[in-house]
Amino acid sequence: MLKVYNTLTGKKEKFETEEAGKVKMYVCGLTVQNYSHIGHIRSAINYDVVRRFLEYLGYQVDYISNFTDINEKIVKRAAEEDLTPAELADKYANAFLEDIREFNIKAADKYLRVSENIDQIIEMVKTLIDKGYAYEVNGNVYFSVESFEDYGKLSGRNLDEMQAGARIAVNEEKRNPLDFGLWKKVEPGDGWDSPWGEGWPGWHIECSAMSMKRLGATFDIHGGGVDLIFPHHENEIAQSEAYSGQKFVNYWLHNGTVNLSGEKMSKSQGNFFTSREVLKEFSARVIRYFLLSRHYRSPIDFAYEKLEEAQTSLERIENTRKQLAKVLSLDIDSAAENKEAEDFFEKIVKKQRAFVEALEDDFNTAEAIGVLHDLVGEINSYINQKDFSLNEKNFAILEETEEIFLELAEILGLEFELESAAAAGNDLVDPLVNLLIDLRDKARENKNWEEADLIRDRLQEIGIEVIDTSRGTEWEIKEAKDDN
RNA sequence: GGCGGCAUAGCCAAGUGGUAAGGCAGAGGACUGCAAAUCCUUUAUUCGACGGUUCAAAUCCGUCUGCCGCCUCCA
Repeated sequence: MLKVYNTLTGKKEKFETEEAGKVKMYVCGLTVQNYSHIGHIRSAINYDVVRRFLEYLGYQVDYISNFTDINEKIVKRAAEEDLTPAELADKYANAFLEDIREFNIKAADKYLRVSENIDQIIEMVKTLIDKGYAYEVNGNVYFSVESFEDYGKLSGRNLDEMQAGARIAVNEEKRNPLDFGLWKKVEPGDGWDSPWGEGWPGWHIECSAMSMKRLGATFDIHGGGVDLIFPHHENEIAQSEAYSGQKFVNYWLHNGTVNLSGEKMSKSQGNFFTSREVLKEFSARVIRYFLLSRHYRSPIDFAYEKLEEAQTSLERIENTRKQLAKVLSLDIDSAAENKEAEDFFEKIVKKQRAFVEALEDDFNTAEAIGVLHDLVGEINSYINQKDFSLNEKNFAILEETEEIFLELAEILGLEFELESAAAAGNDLVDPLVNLLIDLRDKARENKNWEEADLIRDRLQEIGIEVIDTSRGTEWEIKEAKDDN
């Protein structure tokens, strides 16, 4: 049974959808003003796993996200890059789409853009005014927080508390300092026509208008970073529920931040790593694995040192994947002993169950990765037995094991392609290397160690690793990224 | 100031009432002509401190200490 932690109630709750078998989820995307940083990627990877796991459980998921492509920052950045705001937004939206492809994050079913949903937003603002939840002053429209009874229910605050410690700049137009803008008046030429004059939407309204347009007045999951709980998501609830008169979202999920030396990584503070610069040092898969090695609600401290550890840890899993494939390509010996294949498979199935249970408990990827290591240990122990050999029985079981293994890894978005020696090289390289390996084997047979070692060293120099195993000599081309 | 969260081995990190997952590093071993790679085994009488509840607490309650987040743009 799937349980999810809901920020709204502060508890883990049984997950039940509005519509049987379908999950409607919306994840706050980003303002497309620059390249994404690791914090954005963590969020995207996290909800990607949520989505993959829901799909694994058999749900049909409608996964929606957004690009904020209208606001002051966009205009400012566009001027800096000598682009129009639309061009700038396009550039970074495309960069983000490239990034998520790199990280093996499934694209949303739809990315909604503010600039394409202005009509919807205006209609919503108009309705909020008509219903008495919002008011217009000098071309600006504000939402009146006092008019919405439940204001503060997500972030666990009340209006009195907040006003006491308010650090909000005084704005004479607002009836209450916590009122927030639904529509903002802007310089002629920059905005869109509206009943209140030229302007553009306030930040919060876009997510409400677009998510409800696509998913309906009430939907299942709304996700984003913890730093969006207040005011962004609080305001979304207020305006959405005021507008529709219905509950906006059933489950609010919030992921922890990525920190640098204990401090939140953020664009405004300038302490961030873009995903692009990190990708120069580590593979996307290592970064993904690292980010999933901690529970999504906890903050995670980012450091290259940690990524190195993650890389080593991930390699253990990858090695098993490779070894398993090699074992499955061995010749089957019908006379071979069975080697307790059933006991082994029972353990595998148990691990599979444990893995699913970990994710069913509020998407505990850290625990799931632990289970994956357990699984790897079982496989290694089995296939590395001294007198291991393959017969029909354990071949079938190992094939099924491989399937389970790959299926579980795929829920985490970790896919292991086999870079076998044959695939790594090309038509010319493979036979040449094989020839050298043959020569070295000859030399070894003759106990001509100098020549054997010379071949090994020279191959090493050009980036080909020679691996002697009990199954014979294997080789692979080392990735350049492993060199440092 | 208000609200919320966190503190588990050298490091990273699961675990929210039943007697401490997993990874990295370290140690031992297997394999090897040697080496590399790989694999196996192993590593916390104890969970920030002090009290309390309970047959039983890392888990619940209280106090304290330290760190962080939000309250302003933020994934």
